[in-house]
Amino acid sequence: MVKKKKDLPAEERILDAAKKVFLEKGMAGARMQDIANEAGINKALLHYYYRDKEKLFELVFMSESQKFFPKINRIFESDETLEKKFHEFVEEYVNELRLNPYLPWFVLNEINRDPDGFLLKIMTGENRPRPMKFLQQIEKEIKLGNIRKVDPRHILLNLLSMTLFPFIAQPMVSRILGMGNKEFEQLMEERKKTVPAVMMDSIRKKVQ
Amino acid sequence: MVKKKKDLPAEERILDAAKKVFLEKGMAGARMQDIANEAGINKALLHYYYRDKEKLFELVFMSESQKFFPKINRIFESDETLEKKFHEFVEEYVNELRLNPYLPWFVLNEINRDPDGFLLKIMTGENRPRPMKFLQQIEKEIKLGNIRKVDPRHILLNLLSMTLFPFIAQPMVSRILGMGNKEFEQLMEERKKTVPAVMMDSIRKKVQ
DNA sequence: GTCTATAATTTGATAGAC
DNA sequence: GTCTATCAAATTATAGAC
Repeated sequence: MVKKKKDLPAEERILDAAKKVFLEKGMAGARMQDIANEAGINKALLHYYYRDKEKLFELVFMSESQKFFPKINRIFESDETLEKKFHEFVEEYVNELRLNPYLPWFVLNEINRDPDGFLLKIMTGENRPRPMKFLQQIEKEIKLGNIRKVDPRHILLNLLSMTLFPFIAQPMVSRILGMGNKEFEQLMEERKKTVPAVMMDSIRKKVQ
Repeated sequence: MVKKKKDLPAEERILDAAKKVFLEKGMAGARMQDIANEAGINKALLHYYYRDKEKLFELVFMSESQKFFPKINRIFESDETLEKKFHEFVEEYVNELRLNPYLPWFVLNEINRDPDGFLLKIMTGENRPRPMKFLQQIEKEIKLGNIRKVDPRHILLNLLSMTLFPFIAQPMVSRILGMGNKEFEQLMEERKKTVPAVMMDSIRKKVQ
């Protein structure tokens, strides 16, 4: 018999609820009452376990940003070819973000709110994004004459942009293109192929 | 003698201040006191001129989203070639967002907060995004055999992504790549060339 | 540990003098 | 029109019973 959500201890239920509410509404928009309702307990217990809103938020933010960033490093610091890395990157992020579509919005949102607070913590931790090896790999391929001469930073930006932006802009995109949830998911599934293809076309040497 | 900010009537100073504060912090994070301070007056005047926070916010949001969206339509509904449209799009948005870097974050943020409120208003107004002509133009070029066969929606997504995302993610991007403001602006300037180039490479027929 | 009730704080909004 | 002082409402946080 698998445990139901209701059977989890309150401490965990609260954390799960906090994740959900903070991810959707951000620090400023979230209400302690919403979290209590979502967890099926009352506000007092929130403070009993996690002292105050700030502490609870910090816990959620740190845990979620760790989900968001280390993925980048594992892929970018491997010894695979660029093409393989493009595919892995899009594949993994689309899969993660299908389950957790608010994640990039949440992370960017709070970094924007307080660039020198959490961002600094993340950037000094073990799990900070380390794109250097990836950028150097591109430069090496250029020197070897295997790919076109382009600023590696634009390559990185393009990959991040095309993968993450659609999720950040989902409500707008869906409305503009007149899509439902199913269609949006289908479109994101397709991006596992189209994005790496665009990336490769942008670095592959042109036929003379 | 050019008018200084301080010389503007209070009503306008308030609106300017509200734009600044709402754009940076969003509806939930903004404080009426912040706006009053920014405008150099007291809270009571805010209510005297604009009744309440909601009304003031709606005014700012409508005015800012009109800056954000109509640009798309003017470019996408013209009779230019796809290549010209790519260039114009990136050129105009990079120029606008250099002056107003919080704009896309602000718009997407509030649409995310309340997808059926403001979003609905925008989507039914004269200035709603109308990508249809652009999508049809792509389909026509495909039929004519001028470009590769690709889903037009991915083309549109790629263009929006690569142009807007770097601004949304600026604090993170700058930190990751170790850039200051000047370097970031320089990089965005370069995107006026690199992004259209990537777009063209992604649709141009491959040489056999 | 968990609850109800309540205090404390923050923030939006108004009253009234000038 | 603009200000100070104040109120009202929303929200976070705590006290104390069980």
